Order: sequence, then C-alpha cells, then structure tokens
Amino acid sequence: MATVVKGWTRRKEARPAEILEAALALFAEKGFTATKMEDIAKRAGVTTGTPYRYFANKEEIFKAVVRESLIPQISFGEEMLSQFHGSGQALLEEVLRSWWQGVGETNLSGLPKLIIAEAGNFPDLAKFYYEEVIERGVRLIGRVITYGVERGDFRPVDVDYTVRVVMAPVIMGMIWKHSLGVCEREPIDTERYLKTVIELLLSGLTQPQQPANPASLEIPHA
Amino acid sequence: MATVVKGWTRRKEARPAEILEAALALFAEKGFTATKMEDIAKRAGVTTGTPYRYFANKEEIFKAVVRESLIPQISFGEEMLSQFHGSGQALLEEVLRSWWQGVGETNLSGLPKLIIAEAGNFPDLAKFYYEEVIERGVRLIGRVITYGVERGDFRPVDVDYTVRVVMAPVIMGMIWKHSLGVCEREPIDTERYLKTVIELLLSGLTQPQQPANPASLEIPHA
Amino acid sequence: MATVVKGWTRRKEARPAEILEAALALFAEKGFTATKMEDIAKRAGVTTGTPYRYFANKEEIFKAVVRESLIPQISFGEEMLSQFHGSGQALLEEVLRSWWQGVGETNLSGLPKLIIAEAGNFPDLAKFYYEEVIERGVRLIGRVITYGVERGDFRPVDVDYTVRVVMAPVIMGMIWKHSLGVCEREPIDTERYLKTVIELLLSGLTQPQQPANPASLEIPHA
Amino acid sequence: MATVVKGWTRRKEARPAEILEAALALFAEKGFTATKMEDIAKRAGVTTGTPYRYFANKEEIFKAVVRESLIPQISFGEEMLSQFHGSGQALLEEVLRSWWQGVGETNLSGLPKLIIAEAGNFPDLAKFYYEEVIERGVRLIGRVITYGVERGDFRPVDVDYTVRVVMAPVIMGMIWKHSLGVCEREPIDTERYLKTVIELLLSGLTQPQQPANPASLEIPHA
DNA sequence: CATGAATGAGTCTTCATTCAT
DNA sequence: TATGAATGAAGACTCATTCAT
Repeated sequence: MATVVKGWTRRKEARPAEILEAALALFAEKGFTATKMEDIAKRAGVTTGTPYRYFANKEEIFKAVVRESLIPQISFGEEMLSQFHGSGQALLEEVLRSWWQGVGETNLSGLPKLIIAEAGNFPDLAKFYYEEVIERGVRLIGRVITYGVERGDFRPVDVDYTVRVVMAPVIMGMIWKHSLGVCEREPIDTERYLKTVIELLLSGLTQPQQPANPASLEIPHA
Repeated sequence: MATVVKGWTRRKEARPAEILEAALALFAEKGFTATKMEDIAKRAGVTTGTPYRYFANKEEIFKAVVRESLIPQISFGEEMLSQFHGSGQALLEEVLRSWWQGVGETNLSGLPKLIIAEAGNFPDLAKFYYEEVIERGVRLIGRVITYGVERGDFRPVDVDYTVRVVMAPVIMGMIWKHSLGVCEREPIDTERYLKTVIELLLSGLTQPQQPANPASLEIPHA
Repeated sequence: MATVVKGWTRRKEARPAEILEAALALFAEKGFTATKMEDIAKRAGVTTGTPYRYFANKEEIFKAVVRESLIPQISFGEEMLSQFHGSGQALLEEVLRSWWQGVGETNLSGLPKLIIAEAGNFPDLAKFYYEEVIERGVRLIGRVITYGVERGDFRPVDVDYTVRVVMAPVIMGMIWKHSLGVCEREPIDTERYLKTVIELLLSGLTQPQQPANPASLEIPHA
Repeated sequence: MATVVKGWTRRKEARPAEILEAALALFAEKGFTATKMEDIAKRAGVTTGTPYRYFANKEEIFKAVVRESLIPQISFGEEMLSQFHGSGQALLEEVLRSWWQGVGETNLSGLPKLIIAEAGNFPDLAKFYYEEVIERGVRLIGRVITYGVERGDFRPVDVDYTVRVVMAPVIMGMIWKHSLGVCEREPIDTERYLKTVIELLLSGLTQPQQPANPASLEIPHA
C-alpha cells in the first residue's frame, strides 16, 4: 500500500509497481468492473491521470497485475516440480500447499473470483488469463498427477479431468474467501480446509493395496 | 421465450414466469450488474416498464429466480435423501448426479458464478443466497456424508469441511461452463467430468477395504 | 374514504365523488405531481383505469376537486358577507374564523400549498386556480375590509394590498400544516395561532382613538 | 452565468459558485423535483457530470445553496439586531426591509416556495431547512419583538405565535412572486406591499398611545 | 361501464478516459 | 511526467395514460 518514501526520484521508479499493488488489492476486494480507476490512483498515492501514463487502460492494468504477480507463482511451481524426487503424494501435497501459500493467502486469491465473474463481459481478459494462467496451471497439475501415476503412487486416472477435480477445491477455497465467505458465522479455518482437501484427494488418488491378492502387496511403489 | 400466443389474458398469467426465465438466461450469461433490465424485458417480449409490475427491482427478480428455480432443486435433494436406503456411495453419487442434472445442465448453473462475482457489491443478495441456498445445500451434503459414515461406508471424516471439498468440484464445473470454459478448445465433456469427480470422491471417502481377515484392521492408514 | 356500501347501483353514482375525495386527501398530503393516479384509484376503491372514465386526466381531477370543494367555501363567505350587519372587526373575525374552519381544518388546507408549489410547472392549473379561487377570495376579503373602513371601524388603508397582508397569515397557517409544520417539536396550537392573527390584524386595522383630542375618546366603536 | 473566461484554471475555482447560482435560479423557477440536473449543468456552462465533481447529488446542491446564500442573510439580521439601539418599531421595520432586500428581491425568494412544496417528499431537506433556517429565523424575529416589548414600544404579546404572524406576510410575498404571482394582470408593487405590511404590523403591535396623562393607563384594552 | 396489463419517455447518477495546464 | 477538471454515454426505475377484454 504505497509505503511512503522520502526521495522523489526513487518514488517515480516505483510508480508502476505501486499502481499494480493498489490495483490488485482493489480487484481482489471488488472485482474488475466495480474497481474504479480513480480508487486505484488514490490508493497508489497518485492522481486520476497518472495510471494512464503507465498503462493504456484498466484491462492492461489487470494484465500487468497477472503478469507481475500471478505468473511468477506458476513458474515457481514448475520449478518445484522439476526438482522434486519424492512420492507422488508428497509432491501433490507440496504443490497444493505452496499454491495456497503463494496465492491463496495473498491478495492474488482474488483473481480467480474476478476472472470467473467478468470473463463473459471481457473476452479479451478471459482469453489472456486462460492462456497465460489456466493452461499453464492445468499443465502443471497434470504433470504432478502423471508423476504420481507413473511412479505407481496413484491409481491410473483420467489425468486431463482429474486435474480439474484436484484444482477445484483449492480454487473454490480462494473464491470463497472473496465472496460468500464473508457471510459465514465463523470464518473458514484455512489450514483445516487444506488438510481436508489433501487428505481426501490423496486418499482418492492413492493406489489401493489390491488386497484380494496378498502377494501383490509387494509390487507397488516401483 | 415468449412463444406468441393469441390472447392477452392468457399471456398475463405467464408473464412473471417469462420474465424470470429471461432474467435467468441473462444473469447466467452476463452476471447481475451487466444484465440490463431492458434486456430482460426485451427477451421476455415486453417493454421496459413491465417487469416492474411484477417485481420491485432487479434484486427482487434475482431472488425470485432463486426461489422459483433453485430452491426447489434443493428440496428435491432433501426428498431424495429422506427416502434413500442404499449405500453411502450410491447415495452420494445419486445426489451429485441429480444436482448436476437439475442445476448443472440448466441455466441455473449460472447462479453460482453470479453470486460469487457480485456478493461483495450486493450484500443483501449475498445474504439471501447464503441463507436460502448455501446453508441448505451444505446441510444436505453434510447429511449425505454423515449417512455414509454412520453406515460404515465412508471413513470417519471431518464432515463440516469435507462437505465443502465434495461440493467444490461440482460447483466449479458449473462456474466453468459460464466463464473461462468458453475459452476452451474442446468443450468439457460433462459426463466424463462428473464421472471423474464421483470416482475420486468415492474412492477418497470409502472405508479402506475391510478384509474378512480381522488382523488386517491394523494395517490401514499406512 | 369510500365508505363501503352494499348496493352496486348506488356505488356507481357515488364514484366521481369518491374519486375526488380520495384525490383531495392525496393532493393535500403529497402535492400534485407526487400523487399517483393509481393511488387515487386505490384509495377510491377502484382500479387504475376507472378515474379516466370520469375525468380526462389528473389536471381535470384537480380542477374538479377545487370546483366541488373549495369554491363552495368561498360562496359561503360571500353569503355571510352579504348578510352581515355588525362591526368591521366582528365581520373580519367571523370571516377569518369560518375560513379557517371550513378550509384550514379540512383537507382543503392542502390546496394552497399544492398550487403554490406546482403553479410554475402547470400553468393551466395556476390560471384556473387564480381565476376561480384567488380572485374571488381577494375580492371577498377586499369587501370585508372596505366594509370596515366605510363604517369607520378601520383606518383608511390601501385596501388592495391590505387584503394580501390580511390573508397571508391564514394561508401560511394552512401551508405550514402541510409542510414544515411536521418538523416542529410541538404541533401548532391552531386556536392560539388564529387568536394571535386576529388580535394583531384587528389591532392593526382599528381606527386609533385620535388621542390628541381627548374628547374624541367617546366617538369610536360607533 | 458562466462568463467566458480565457483560462481553464481560473474557471475551475469559480465552478462551484457558478453551479450553485444556476441551481438557485432553476430551483426558484421550477422547484426541486422539476429542476433537472442536466439543466443546472447547462446553465452553469458545463456538462452533465460536472456538478457531481463538486456535490454528491441534487439534495446536497440544495443544501449548499442554502448554506452559501440564505444563511448569511440570517447572520446579517442577527448582526443588525445585536448592534441596534433605536425603537422597536424602527428595528422591526429595519429587519423586515433588509430581509426583503436581501432575500425577497433576489432568487433566494424562491427557496421558501420550494421547501414548502417539497418538504413532504424530501424529509431530509425539510429537516435541514427547518433546523438551519426556520429555527434561526424564528428566533431572530422573536428577539426583535421581545426587544420592542421590553422597551415598551410594543404591546405585551404572545411572542412565539406573533413571530409567525409577523413573518407570514413577508414569506407569502416571496412565495407569491414565484407562483401565482405570475398570473396577476399587473405585477405586485413590492415597495407598496412592504409598506402595507409594515404599517399594519407596527400599528398592530404598537402600545396604544400612552398619553402624558397617567390616568389613561387604566383605559386601554377596552 | 370497469378492469388492470402494458407502454415508453423521462431523469439522476456513475465512471473510464481525455487533455489543457 | 504529473495533474485533476471535464466529458458524456449508459442504465435503473417511475408513472400518466391507453386500450383489449
């Protein structure tokens, strides 16, 4: 929120970032349409016209927010995957947990709600988000599941669709925080929610111990 | 959508329903704010002022849509539950499938997206939807899971939170249809999605095989 | 307010009067513009279209209200004047008091406020009211004052303008009741107000006892 | 009304005042409801949205007009009272005349009509006007009368109600100008009207001649 | 005569964007 | 670069009046 800096030259360079930070906070809170350009400006400590010095319009601000804040999170997940060597279960848990930590617990968690809400009215935004975020995210989780299946940790599953089922509870968790969650008497305990998600998913994906044939018990976990 | 009828008297009785149908279609497509009253009117085959004869304002139209269309679906689910006698697995599958059929495959599937999107800007609407729909829905699924757990079909789970995890993929499926889903190259195969959801959830909930062999009772939860 | 009558034929004949009664009540309460035709209809116990059977439009209803209710009050005053034989003071008090009683204390007291408020936007109404009510009213009070002056009860005054000064407090009293009067902590005590008005006016109009000449003290109140 | 000025910066400082001036003119002419925001804007030489940069809505514009233009007139009257040392008659005349000059002869004279007309439909406005204008005005005139009574210039009177009777003809004069007055064949001669008002009131309030002869003290109030 | 459903022009207010300074 | 005043199109809601029944 625009930490006040003494210098002036220094401030100037920080402007775009401050604007994006302000925009993200407001987008998360109110959505795209309901966020007013002037509010973004005010929150960033500048005046109405200034954001237009750096960004062509509101849509471009949104795209910049996504590019600067959300996409790095995906890259981070891809990085993690490429260096991972443990069990499928551990990988999936790790990925979901860092997703939650890096996105779910920050203002970024407001973006899924936003894009879901406004996709119909801003097709360009939707297309951008779909290509830059969704496809990469789906591919990432897809590889995580494939990793577990190939390792024999997970049942063989319909990966393309399982991905969506795995992602759904995490995304819903984020959406909830920013919409109807506020109606709830006691706020969601996110750790408890995440634990429930992971337990259910892992237990649903894990290779059953095929108990009919006792001998086979030694085979899995190849 | 406003099938042309000879009479005039006959039409008037159908008006409210026609308006609600038009409204639902537009709400599902564009959301609440972006749906213009005049468009609702036009789509219902009437002029600007007519909807106001039947509904006080746009918010009331929304509430009426929910009351007339969505809530009966919940009642239907409650009915089903109260008459069910099979396994927990069968019950859950049954409930999820009829939810999908009655809501997911109709325009009603647009409502979750709408309410998620606009809850922040229309607190009254949010409160109404939360109390009339969410709470009853959560309670219903909660009873389904409890049913399975008590019957020994499901593992003992954290019911309150598991409910949300179970509901998430279904709701996300609906949301998807009405938002980013349209960006997708090949449309979602809903039957395949639903099958994946059910398999994963049932497999995640089901009591690990209770072998006839009592000794094995110590093995699970490895 | 539309007393319920058994018969039907009987009701039919009372319709116009019931409509005018309802209209007057609403006009007095809300003004002309803010009174909705539908509310008039409802209050008269009929439906939207019915008033239009009897009156061409809202303006005609207003005119009819004036003709049926307010003008007879003026005629009554004229009658009183033509039959009066006492002092100018007594006549003025009598006229003001019956004006207050016949108009000020009924719904008719709402009409001055109404016409004052809407004259600018409904010139036809203004002209009608001016010619049918104001001119006759002014003429009446003018004759009252002239009566007193000619009788030597009142000082010789600028009758045309004194009329207005005499009427002002009475009309303001009515206006007050229907507008800012409602803001007042304790409602106006109308009898006390009227008494103050009459005392001040009479005392202001009455021929001073020309005290320079002590002998003249016996002359007045002839 | 919006004299064309070269600069742009210079204009902006004058904007609020220009808008209020335009608003007052229109309020006086048409009333509150019938004055369209767009007309205010046009008359002030700006476009639809501009008034909203300075005032939240039409009601706030009205309040600003009152605060900026009418209330200073009352303060002026209070000032005059506090510095006055002459007779009660002279004071009352002075106050009424400057009231007429400062309000009655300007567009401000349209406000009483407006507030009377719309009090019922805009309770907030009514309350504001009552508290900020009426109460102060009544208090002021009350003090004027008390001043005269205490000085022995005026009869002892029911001050609270006499105030209203004294104010009535002045306010009615203003109201008249902006409503039915326009129907009149020959426009009111305001000086003549004011003179009549003052003569009648002073003559009505003045202590009946206190002859040098002490004995006559018993005679009055016959 | 009466009904009451329907019409549709009219008005306040919002806000992304521009551009003179 | 930055400012911030101004633009003006867009949309919810009202209500007098009409007219098919």
